[in-house]
Amino acid sequence: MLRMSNLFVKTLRDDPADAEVASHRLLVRAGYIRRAAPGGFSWLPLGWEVYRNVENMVRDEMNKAGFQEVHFPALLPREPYETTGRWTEYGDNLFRLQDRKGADFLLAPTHEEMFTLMVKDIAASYKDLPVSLYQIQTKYRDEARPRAGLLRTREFVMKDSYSFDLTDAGLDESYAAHRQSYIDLFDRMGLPYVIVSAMSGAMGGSKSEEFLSPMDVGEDTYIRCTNCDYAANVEAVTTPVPDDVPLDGLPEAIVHDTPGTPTIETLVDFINADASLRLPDRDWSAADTLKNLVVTLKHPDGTVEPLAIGIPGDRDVDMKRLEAVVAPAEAEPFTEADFAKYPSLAKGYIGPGVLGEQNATGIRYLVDPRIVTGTAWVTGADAHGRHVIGLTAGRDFTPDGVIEAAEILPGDTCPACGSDVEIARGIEIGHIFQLGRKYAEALDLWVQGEDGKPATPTMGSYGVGVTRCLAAIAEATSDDIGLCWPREISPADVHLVMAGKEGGPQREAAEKIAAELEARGLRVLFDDRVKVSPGVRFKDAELIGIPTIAVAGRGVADDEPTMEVKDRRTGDREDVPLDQVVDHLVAVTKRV
RNA sequence: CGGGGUGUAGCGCAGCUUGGUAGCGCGCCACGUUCGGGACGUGGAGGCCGGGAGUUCAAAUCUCCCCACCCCGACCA
Repeated sequence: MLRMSNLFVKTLRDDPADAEVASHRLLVRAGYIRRAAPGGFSWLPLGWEVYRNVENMVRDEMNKAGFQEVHFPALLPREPYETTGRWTEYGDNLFRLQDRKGADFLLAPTHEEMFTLMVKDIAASYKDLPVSLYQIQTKYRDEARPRAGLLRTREFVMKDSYSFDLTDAGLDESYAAHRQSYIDLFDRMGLPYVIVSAMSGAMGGSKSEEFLSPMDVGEDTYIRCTNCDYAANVEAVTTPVPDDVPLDGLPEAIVHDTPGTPTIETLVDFINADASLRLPDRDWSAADTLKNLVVTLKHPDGTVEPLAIGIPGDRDVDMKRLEAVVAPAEAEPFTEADFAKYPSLAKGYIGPGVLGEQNATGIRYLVDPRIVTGTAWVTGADAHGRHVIGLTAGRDFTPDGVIEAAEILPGDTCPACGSDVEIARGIEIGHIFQLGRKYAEALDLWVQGEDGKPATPTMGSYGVGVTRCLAAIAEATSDDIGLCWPREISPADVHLVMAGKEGGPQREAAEKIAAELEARGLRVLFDDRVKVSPGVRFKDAELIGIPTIAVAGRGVADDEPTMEVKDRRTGDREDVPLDQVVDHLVAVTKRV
């Protein structure tokens, strides 16, 4: 039994000045955690209790799914990460350090290499596979900017699993098993979430999904449909392709002087102001223009390559989407020096006329999927102060291909059902993806196959942020006055408040009930303090957020003694006869 | 890494413009009163004013440098 009279906790009346988001504010105020380092937190007794409950829930669901728990050091030697290239590729986010002899070590940000090596060490035959292993381990990442309390830290606990299969079909099964176990887990946590398609990016996998818990303080932007259940990470959204427009009868493209119109805005204003250019039924808009811009792609092998992108002028290029598409290459905007190498590029007036592998610059030219055959555009005429109106795709120019790089805007068309999409924020609580054979090949993992020949396993990787989930749960369930834990995660089943003055019958009744509850297997937090006023005890109970609050107060002194039982979430309270209150509480708090 | 803000008692803050004995609320200690919604009285303890250098008779206050934290952006399995 936890007694408030000696529990190592101090609740705060005021919000800590350095906490912004609700979970951070309340976890500190209620005495669960304290900041100990930039991006690092210490856990007080209540916090550690809650942490263990979350961790055990994760463990339980993994075990249920048949995955086996192992454990690795967090402090690892450089070599395996050197072999896979991640010692350098991981960049500034990797904590690197040296031992007394000057040998390089790292604090692991994730453990693909070690799992792969463990399987290499143990598994020799196809009979040893498939297998799914996981660990719950502290991870380290030298985040540029830790923020939002436990939501983004430099030291955090992650459950990471890895599956090893010999066939792609087997990987699909392992992936599906993990996906289902995550669904079970997050349902059990009571955490709202969406599953969005994600890009596996440079990891080279074929399939990837993120579990996002929708909340305003989340850092991930995703797209969801206002009508159907489509949801996708912004990088993974596909643009519906319109039908081609017949070319017959479309007006000729006309080159027009448009002095002083280097931007889309100035261009639209200019052509709207010229009566001879007016459209018969409406004003020109930015969506009628075709904006062309050039970037430099930097490939991992050090080579660079220019790439031209054409998108409707009412949109910007979304660098995240672009980089997801061109990964593992990185994209950077064209510099003045780059422009100098291509004199035919008229900055601000670049048009399809000089772009493409068949044209003057020879720069590969990819366009937005909306730019289909028969669509006509106002676009640069490749000379300063000149644009061309009615330049028609498939007739006047032919791009080298399409690219998904334009930003997504609210109201865009859902690729699944055709309704409008909206943009939402969420926090990533889980990520599953198919890794393939990258790590197995790099670290020379193979087993003897059924046919006697060596076979390279294919891997899946599956992560859950344990400490982040705790924060997300606090975020999602708390209210203005405090935390409000789901029953299974709560540090106790019942918060028993002793009211009434010391020396009254309340002390005896509360002690008795507390002992009986404990005997019935309930976890009790008993506020037996006499030094603080009842108001403080009630406020603390609400702040600490145990889902059921029982009060031994004035009702205890009645002819037919009662205790009050209150639901923290709804605020509903009822008076229960003292001799029934234990049964009542056992019933209310029964785990479902 | 860029922009903005903030560093003063355990926590939340004032004082800084205009240099001159470091303050308030909460919390903490002691005693008494109170006891169902963050009670009250009386008396206490607690500070290298983020760090360093400078200006000055004198610096929390003015100048310069550094550090830390928060927010926005960049970055981010």
